Amino acid sequence: MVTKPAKAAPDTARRSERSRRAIYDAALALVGEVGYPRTTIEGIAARAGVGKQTIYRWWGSKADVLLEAFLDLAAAPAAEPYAIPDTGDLAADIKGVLRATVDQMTDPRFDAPARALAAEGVVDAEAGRRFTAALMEPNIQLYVDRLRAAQEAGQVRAGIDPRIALEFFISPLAQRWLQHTGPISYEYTDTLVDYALYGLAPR
Amino acid sequence: MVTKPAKAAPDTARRSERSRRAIYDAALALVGEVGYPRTTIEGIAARAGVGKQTIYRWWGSKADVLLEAFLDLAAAPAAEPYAIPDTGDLAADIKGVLRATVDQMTDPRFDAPARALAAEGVVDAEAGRRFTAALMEPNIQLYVDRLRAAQEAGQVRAGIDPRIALEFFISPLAQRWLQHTGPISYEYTDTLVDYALYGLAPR
Amino acid sequence: MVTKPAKAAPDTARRSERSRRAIYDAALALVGEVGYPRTTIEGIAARAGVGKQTIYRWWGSKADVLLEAFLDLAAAPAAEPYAIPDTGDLAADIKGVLRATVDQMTDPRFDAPARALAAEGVVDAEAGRRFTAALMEPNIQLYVDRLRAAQEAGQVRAGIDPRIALEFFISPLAQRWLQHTGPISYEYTDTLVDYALYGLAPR
Amino acid sequence: MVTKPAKAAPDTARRSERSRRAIYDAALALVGEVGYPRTTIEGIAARAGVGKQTIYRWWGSKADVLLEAFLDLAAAPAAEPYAIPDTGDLAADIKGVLRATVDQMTDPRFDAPARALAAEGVVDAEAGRRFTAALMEPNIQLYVDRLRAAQEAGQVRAGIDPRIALEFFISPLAQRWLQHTGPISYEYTDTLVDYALYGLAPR
DNA sequence: CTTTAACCGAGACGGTACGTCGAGTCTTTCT
DNA sequence: AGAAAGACTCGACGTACCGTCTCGGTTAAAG
Repeated sequence: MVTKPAKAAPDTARRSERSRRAIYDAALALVGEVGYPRTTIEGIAARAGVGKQTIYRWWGSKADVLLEAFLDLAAAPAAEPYAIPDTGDLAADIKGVLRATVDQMTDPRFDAPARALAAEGVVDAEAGRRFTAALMEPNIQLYVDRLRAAQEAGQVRAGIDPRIALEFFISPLAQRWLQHTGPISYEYTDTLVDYALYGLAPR
Repeated sequence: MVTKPAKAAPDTARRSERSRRAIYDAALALVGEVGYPRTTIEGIAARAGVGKQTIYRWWGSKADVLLEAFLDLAAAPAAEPYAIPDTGDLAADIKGVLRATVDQMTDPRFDAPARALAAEGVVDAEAGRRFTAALMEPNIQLYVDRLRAAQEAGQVRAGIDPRIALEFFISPLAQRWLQHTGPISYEYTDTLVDYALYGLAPR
Repeated sequence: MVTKPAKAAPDTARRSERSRRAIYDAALALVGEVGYPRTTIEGIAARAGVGKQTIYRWWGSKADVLLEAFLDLAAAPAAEPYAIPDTGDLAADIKGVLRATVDQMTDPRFDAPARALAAEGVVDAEAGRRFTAALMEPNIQLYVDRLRAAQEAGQVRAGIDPRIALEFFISPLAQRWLQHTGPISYEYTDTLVDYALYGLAPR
Repeated sequence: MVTKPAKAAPDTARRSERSRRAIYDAALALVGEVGYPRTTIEGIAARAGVGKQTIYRWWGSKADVLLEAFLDLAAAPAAEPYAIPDTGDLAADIKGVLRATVDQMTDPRFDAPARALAAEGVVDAEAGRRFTAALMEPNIQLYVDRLRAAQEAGQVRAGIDPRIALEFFISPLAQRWLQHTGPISYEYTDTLVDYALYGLAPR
């Protein structure tokens, strides 16, 4: 088994926390201000008051930096206790979560870096899977859980695969957001839930 | 009204058809071989045996070149008579179209450039809308038409908005493809149609 | 015979005279102002208002740039009709030329770049031979000619090799200049000539 | 009186002899192997198995390290009893010393570091004077002494300044070596002595 | 049937960013 | 406190492409 002929991993213990934070901040700020393509590693380094080498030492690419910065951002402020509530009213519960998602997509602090990562993931399968795993998978699991609970409560047909069913809520919204194929609003997501649940409910 | 403060549009009549084709071919080949980000205008020019200026004269960006090349590719071989058939069996008709879409997504000749354009569109709203308009809107319209026909035939509830309904077929597939969030297969798209139509059908 | 697997030589005809001059000027100015080691290619490019690539396209190294700049400087103002006069008085003739050399070595416009090139040549044999051939060989030939004339006139012994004899005039001065081993003055060079000619003259 | 506004001189007593030797060895080896410009402080430290700081603590520059390493090398093996013999035959005595010098210049263990130091000295006057004082001055003094003895013995004219006269032996050889202006051989140095002494001898 | 203006291949140009190397400083841990 | 180790900021390296700009040489429409 080959450990890789790489550069001999740097010593994580000696890593400068200060620099790491500054880099996250600079990266997110720049992506927000000038967009992902015009965000450069040199720009991040300069803004963070950091040597380029410090970035190259710890990350492999601009996308890597941004992914970590983004994860850090999401993890930081106890951002989301994030569980889909279970009030018994499946429609209302999911509508609530989707409205929160709509809010996020509208927030430029989230929008710009999230798009950047998504775009990277579209073109680079490996990166895509990493980003998906880190950013989306946890949320998806919540939907699966809530839908299974609804199935047990007899609100969703037994034969339905929750992994597929949740895509009726998430994917149309995601596509409108990513590909600008249509407007995004509470009304829209509410409708989505109504249409979709109609098909999932038992007769 | 000024159409553009640009360089005085070049004379289309004198344009070299030869070069245009060579550029399309080179662009598609390069995107397929090295991927979109490593495809450069200089590379396309060199491979096409063309001066850089010839590209800059007729297109505004790498994305533009690729979009046109892609449209040309799609338009070329009488590619798709492309209308959703109306056999009276809505489920079967849509399943058929989605299976064709799955085939496309699996074809690397389509996959690489389409991803490249999609990624560009994710990050650049303007480009995104252009690509969407040129590549997706026509297809979407076909779904709208077919769904309206189904509504008139009483197979879909009257209150349903076809613009939203079609997203239940398209968006989950699109997201799995774009974001590598799951496998793509005929079985999957068939299931999609079954689940969704169940909700759209009248009670 | 291999022509070298190099980068395909650029087209000299299209070369920008403007840039070339600007680069010469910037290089000489910088060497004069901050010294050779602190003169950088980036600095030259910036000062000349030129892209780095334009330097790398036409020269292989900082030393190359400076050598050409220096040669250009020397060639420019009909700098030296440079022949050692033959008044019949060998001592006086050579003293005159050496005094001119002393003047040059005292002129900072000459001193800084000449030292830089010399230093490069000390360490890099190939460069050294190039510099020697371009800068010193022509002058050396003048000494040889003058000494041969003196031999024919019977002022220098017949057996003497002029290639070696001229080193008695040039080398001590060169060493004092290059290695700071002693002061340089007209008086010094005059003495040099007196001592040396004493040994070269016939008894 | 302040000797230096520096960092408070380190305590020489605690200095690691081991490291010092390792650094000398590494420096000389590297200069010999890859040349002076490609010899780096980091490289020396790594090769010597020494921290960079240990070098910066005790020396001020790459040139300093090399100079000391070189002096150490020269001093080490009781290298040269080094006095010019006085057999009464001035020509023979000097020819002998010069032949030894030729041998040194031909020895790559001497050649590489000596050139490096010389080159540094050409460009940096301060360094040049230091190197000259440490490496050349002692030898020069020997020539002065021997020439004075010859003057007293009546073999050299009384008016001759030995400081200048010795340059006829040393400088041409030095220049050929430093600037690659000609081949170096016993025959050459012998000729030098013959030509020069001819001029120095009394009539 | 010639002019003549535009497109064309080619590629040099001024730039920006890349990813790497080394300088010299600083900090941690061991001896 | 010196030393090994190595992360840090900084500046330069040499390269790759960008988009603009000539330079001849075709080439198709206007004279």
